[in-house]
This record gives sequence, structure tokens and C-alpha cells, in this order.
Amino acid sequence: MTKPRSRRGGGRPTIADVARKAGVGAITVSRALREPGRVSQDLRRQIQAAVDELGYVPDPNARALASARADVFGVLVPSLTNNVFAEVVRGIYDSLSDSPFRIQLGNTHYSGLEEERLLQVFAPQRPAALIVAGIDQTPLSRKLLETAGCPVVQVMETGPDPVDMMVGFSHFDGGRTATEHLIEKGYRRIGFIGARMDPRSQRRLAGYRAAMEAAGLFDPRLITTTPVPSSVTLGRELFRDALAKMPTLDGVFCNNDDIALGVLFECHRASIDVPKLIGIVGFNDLDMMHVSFPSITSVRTHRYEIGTRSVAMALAAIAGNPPERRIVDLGFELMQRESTAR
Amino acid sequence: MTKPRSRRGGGRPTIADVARKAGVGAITVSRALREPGRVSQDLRRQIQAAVDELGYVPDPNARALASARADVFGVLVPSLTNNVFAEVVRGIYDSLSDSPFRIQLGNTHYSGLEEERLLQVFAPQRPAALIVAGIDQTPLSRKLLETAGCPVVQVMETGPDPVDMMVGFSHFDGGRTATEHLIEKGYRRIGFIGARMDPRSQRRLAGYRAAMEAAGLFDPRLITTTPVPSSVTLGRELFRDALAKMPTLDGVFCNNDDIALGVLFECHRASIDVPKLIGIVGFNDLDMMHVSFPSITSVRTHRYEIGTRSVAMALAAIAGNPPERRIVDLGFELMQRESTAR
DNA sequence: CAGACAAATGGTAGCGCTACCATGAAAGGC
DNA sequence: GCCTTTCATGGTAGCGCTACCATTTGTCTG
Repeated sequence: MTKPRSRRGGGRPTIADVARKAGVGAITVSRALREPGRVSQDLRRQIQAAVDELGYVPDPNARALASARADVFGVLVPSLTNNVFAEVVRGIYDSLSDSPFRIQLGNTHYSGLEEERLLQVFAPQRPAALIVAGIDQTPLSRKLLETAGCPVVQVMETGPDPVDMMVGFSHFDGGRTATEHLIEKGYRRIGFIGARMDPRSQRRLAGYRAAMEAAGLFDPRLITTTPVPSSVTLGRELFRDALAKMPTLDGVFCNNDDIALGVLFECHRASIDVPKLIGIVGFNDLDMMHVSFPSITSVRTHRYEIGTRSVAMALAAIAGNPPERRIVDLGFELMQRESTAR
Repeated sequence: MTKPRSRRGGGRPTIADVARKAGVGAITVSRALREPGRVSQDLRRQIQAAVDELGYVPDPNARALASARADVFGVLVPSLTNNVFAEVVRGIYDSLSDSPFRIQLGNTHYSGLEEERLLQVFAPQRPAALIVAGIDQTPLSRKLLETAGCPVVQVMETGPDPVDMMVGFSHFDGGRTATEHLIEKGYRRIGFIGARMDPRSQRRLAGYRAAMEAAGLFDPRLITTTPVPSSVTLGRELFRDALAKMPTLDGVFCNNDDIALGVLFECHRASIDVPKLIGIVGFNDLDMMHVSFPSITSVRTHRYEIGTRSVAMALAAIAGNPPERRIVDLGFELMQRESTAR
């Protein structure tokens, strides 16, 4: 004599309960919720009333199973704590907060293998879209993306061969622009300091090198890098290494702002005048760069916009309107500040 | 004559395909995957072979629907970019990366209403556990947590009345300890500077006030706060405001490290000697605090551990071994540095 | 006004998996 | 030796929803 419906789970109302209460078929309730335009206004109102009264919320799992399509955006980033990716992710969340889509976030830890593993976990869920950081997927990852059967957006960088869509900017150009700025300002022995040399860092380094070579200033001993994850502490240490190796150093292009801040602090500590003796350029333009003393020149990137834009493109593609430009370059801006103003 | 199975979705292998190939019943495959101990070794091997050959991956949606329980951890944090929460989330991700559990991350934007909304989205998914930041849930949120039917861990803070479990520390004590340190060092006109005065900030402020009152030093004009989100820029501005209001200020307890850094930069800019004229204490102890010049005294909190510990507790509860201590206080450490060394 | 066609609604049959119960075989108790 | 208890396995019946197709009604053609 127990209610048949309560066999498992709780007694949460189902679509059938709503249908009964509204005096319609279950499928009509389903339609009223998903494609209101296809249900007459009268029924729509009745159904809405029943939904409200019962507090009905569709079960996303049942929906995904029946429609072979989950309302999920899969998002893969290499780090959760790196401010750069956190901003991108924030843009994605904000853009999706009013939509029916949920987000499945994966942390690849800068590992191609981990990315493959996560993609293999995400794919079976038949996500509505996939957003992945970077353009250097392994062959398997690339294949998984291509066969995922949903819009795919590669973010952070632009490159020649998108899986589907791309939103980002050229790290090579960013690195070159930063370096050219130092050269223009009269710095000559310009070092490159970088940690966690991921593919984007490598391309910024390549941009640095191109600028230095074009000016006839390149010297491999000016480059100081490490695979260790980036931090302000590390910036300080690498700068000390660089200076020990190359005492005539008069400028540094830092792979990111954490490093740049570490360099600045070390200059303070060692009483090295910035920008007189050493010019400093960072990358990303975190909030603190314009507040520090001296303020630090940096390459501003549009991280939040990368997130919002990638969602907009994916949403358009889902709606059947794939954007005509599959590659969106959001560019960057060189923010000139006191650290290079001599 | 089309294959009946390919009506919708793709032709991904199902449990029935594996069962057929291994020559066993579907339910045995299901068991072999979830409770290997209950299947004989022979069948287990056959099934594993079939799984590998077909590349079978269970459909999490079907599993969730059938078992009325999703392998999902719901995680609610007020911000994705605030390093503090990013570290907690990283701890959660790292702890769960080798488990079958996925993570559903929600951003409440420091809003109780948004938290309610997200909880109403999460609950229908019947998550395996819920981890929420803070202890100041609205009555509705609290009820949703209590009736979620899964382990719940409130993180970041400790308090008297957990919904289920708690991992954090006392922000009141943290604020008091920081302030007492400044008093001990001989600072007297000690200001409090805080942005985005969320409940945790409020409690740090209360700790500050308790310490100041105990020393007979309290003056409400020493307090400078704003509801605006915290940033280094804001730290600088608030410090200028505080100084304008109270020129005799000789110390500041900053609600967090961003603010503290802004204060330090402004001191540099205005040639105010730290720690001689002004003592600075931050909160959270970000990496940069020990690198800055002068290095900044801060209250170290164990953010990553809060994440890993909360997962460990939830996992134990899921396994049927709820921890005996439902409230875990991870404490904090005062890191004394140059900014208060006079 | 018949015929064609669209719009609105409903019934049926799964989606892929697991809870529940049943079955048969092996193992143990007296 | 019979009966109970375990263990290993399988069959059936859904979980809550939507794709597909059928049905009904109203609306437009000529």
C-alpha cells in the first residue's frame, strides 16, 4: 500500500505530478518548460501554476538521459588559482548564471595527459559545449574535441588551426610589444624572466627574442627561466640569478606580473633604482601593477572578456548561429607606467 | 532495419554491450564496476577485458537517475577570483581528482539570495555532498542544506551550530591576535582597514575591536571600511582616507593582504617609514607578503587544507564513518615580519 | 465545401543504468 | 541426510524525462 512512486529517492514532485495537477499530459508540461511558444497560453499558465505550487524542478539527470544532451558546459583550465584563469572562469560563470546551463570545471594542472583524462570524463556526459584553455592539445585530446559533437572554444590564445572556435590573443605579439617598448625606452641589456614555461609563456619568450634579434640585442644569457610554478617569491629569486649571471642587466621583461612584482621588491631591497637602473615590464596587468611604487608597465590582457566572449560564441553555435569569424582576437594593450619611464 | 539502439545519441557502448561481450548479465557488469568484491575474479577479468575493448564509460546521468544519487560534490563559494577561495577550491579539486566524484562549483557573489538560488539548483541533482563557504546561511539556505540528504561541510569559519560539519578557524581570534601583536609592538593609534565587509571580515573587525578595547585604545574613528570589493588599489585609497581622518595613525590591521599591499605601496609613495612610523599587518599570508620590502606581517590561514580536509570529512561521512569531531578548527599563525618590527 | 495543412496536444517507448527480488549452487549446522 | 545460510549471478521493473509519431482541432486554399 506504499505509494509506488516513493520506491527510491525522495518524494520530490515529478513531471507527472505537475501534469496531473494541471490536467494535461506530461509531454505538454515538458514542452511548456522548454519551448513555451509551442504551448497555448492557457495551458502554459495552468502548468506554471502547478509548477509553482508543487515547487517542481526538473531533474537534470533524467533530462540528460532522455535527450542525450546535458545542459553542461565543460571547462578545462590549467590552474584554478592563477588569477589569469580565475578571471576567465569568472567571465564564463557570469555569462552562464542566468542560463539553464551548468558548468563542469576541470583542472588540468598544465598537463596534457590530465587534459586527456578529463576530456574522457567530460565527453560521456555529452556536454552542450566545451571550453578549453590553450591551443596545444595532444592528438588524442584534439580528436576527443573534434568528435565531441558540440561547439568547442579554445581560449587564451589565437592560432591558425582551431578545432572549432577560438578566443584569445597573440602571446608572441604581446611579448614582442613589451620588449620593443623597453628597447624604445633606451634599455639595451634586457632580460627575460619566466617561470612555469607553458606554451603561452614560450610564445611570449619567442616574441621577446624576435624583438631583441631585430634590434641586434639578443643574447641567450639574458634569458632566465624555470619550469617551477610562478610566484612573487620566485620572481625575486630568478631576478637575483639573472643579475648574478649578467650584472650589466638594465631591463627585464617578466613573463607575468607576479614575477615582475618579485623583481620590483628585490630592486627595493637591493636599492636598485627603477626605472633608472632597471626597467621592468610585466604581463597581464593585474590590479596591483598601477598601484605599486613605482607603478609597473604591463601588457593588459582581456581575461574576463575571453570568458564572456567564448560563452557567447558557444551559445550562438548551440542556437544554430555559428559566428562567421571562428577566430576572435581580443588583442592586448601596453600600459606604460613608471617602471619604464626614464 | 536501423539498429534500434542508435535512435538517439551516438553509438557509444552501453552496459548491455559489455554484458553481451563478456557473456554475463548487465547487472553483473554494473556490480563488477562498483563493488568488485562481490563478483568472482573470473567474471571480473572477463568484464574488464570487454570494458577495455569497447572503451566503455558508464553514463553518469543514467547512473544518477537509476540510483537517485549523483557522484557530484556541490561546492558554493562567494568568489572565484579571490585567492582565498581559489585555494580552498584547489584543495577540493585535488582531493577529488582520483575519485569518481565530479564537482559542481557555484559562485554566490557574496549574496545570500544567490546562494539560495544555487542551492535550489544543486539540490535536485541529489549531490553526494555539499561544501559551502561560511556559516551565515539564510534560513531557507539552511533548510535546503539540512534536507539535502547528504553530508554538508561549512568551510572557512567555525561556529557553534553546524548544519552537519565544519572546517575553518576563528576569524575573530585572527583579528584579535593581529591587533594584539601591533599593540605589543608599541603601536597605539591602530586603524582597521577593510573592504567588502562580508561576515568573516566583520568578525575580524570584532576581534580587532575586542583587542583595542581591552587595551583601552579603541576609537571608532580608527575604523575605515567599504562594501566595495577588495583590491590593492582600494587598499591604497582607504589608507589615504584613514590617514586624512586620523593623521596620528601609527598602525593598521588590514582585513586582507591585498589591502595591506596597497597600504605598503602608499607608504612608499608618501615616504612613510614602515615599520617605524606605521606598522602593517595583513590577513591570509599570500606568497607575496614575505617577499615585499619591507616584508609584511600577516595572519597565515590554511586555505588549501580547509579544502582537502572538508573533502576528507565528506568522504568519510559518505562511507558511513562520520568523523567524531564535527567541528574542525585548523587555526592560524601570526607570521611576524619587518612591517611590524620596530 | 472538400482537401490540404498547420497548430496544439497526447500516448508510447525508450534513454542507460541500478534497486529489488529471485534463483541456483555451494557451504555449513545438527 | 535434510534444512538453513551464504555467495554469486540474473531478471524485471522502473528512475524522470523527452524523441517520435499519432491524433485532434482549427485554418486556409481554390
